[in-house]
Amino acid sequence: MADATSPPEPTCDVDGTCYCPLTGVINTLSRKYAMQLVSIVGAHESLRFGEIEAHLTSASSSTISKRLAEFEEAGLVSRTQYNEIPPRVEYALTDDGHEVRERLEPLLQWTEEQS
Amino acid sequence: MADATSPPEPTCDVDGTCYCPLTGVINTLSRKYAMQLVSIVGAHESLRFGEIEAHLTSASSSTISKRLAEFEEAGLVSRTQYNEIPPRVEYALTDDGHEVRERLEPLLQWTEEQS
DNA sequence: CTGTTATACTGTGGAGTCCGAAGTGGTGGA
DNA sequence: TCCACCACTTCGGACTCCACAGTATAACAG
Repeated sequence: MADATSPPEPTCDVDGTCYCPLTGVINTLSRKYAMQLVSIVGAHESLRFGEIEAHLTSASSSTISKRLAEFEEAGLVSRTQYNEIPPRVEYALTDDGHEVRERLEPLLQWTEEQS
Repeated sequence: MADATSPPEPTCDVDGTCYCPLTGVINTLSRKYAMQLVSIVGAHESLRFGEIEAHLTSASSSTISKRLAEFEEAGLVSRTQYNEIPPRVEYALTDDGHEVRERLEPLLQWTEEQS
């Protein structure tokens, strides 16, 4: 504001922070059911695929599968496979996943109250 | 938990809260650039379309336009149009929008630190 | 020995959504 | 006259999401 003659620079800077290259995690969370999924997994110590499906019946299994794979790649969720028959796979939040979930909870709870 | 013999019901209930019908706001936020956009608008008293574009250069104008329309319908953002030439339109968060932004900030800040 | 069950996915095809680039309209300045 | 300005739309193509069906394996019932 010191020099009103120069136009504002067309940066993506907002009060010192830039949301433009908000890279990995936000893009991963900006998908359908992603935030709900983090919250659901975080509400338990570990969950099996079928349990997750039962908790989020509005999402298809292929979508859940994709989200979990994305979370694993983003380091939010750990996948543990037991070589048993029938197969057993358990999902749990990593430390980073818990960090995300903690910050997500207030938002989810507020939106719930509004609906 | 009173009866361990009955299998758990296949509801979408998680510790008393159900994330399945998390309808309006979360779906609105679960789109590309949506969370960033709320944060950007909330960082100012009011913003014009071109300014928003300058703050989020990675998103196209059509995407920004759609998000803003969705936010307006969801009651998160207010749109004020001035009948001037050249046209001027100002966007600002509503009270609900500010509620969302407050709960969004910790998440965005954390993801920024990780990148 | 056959058929059923259980689990955790993956494949498919169609509908829906998202994307960037280019265009629109009206006016004021060069 | 012609271009810049501003806030969007429109467009075609790419991507995403969905329901449904199918895969592999072995324990178990009859």
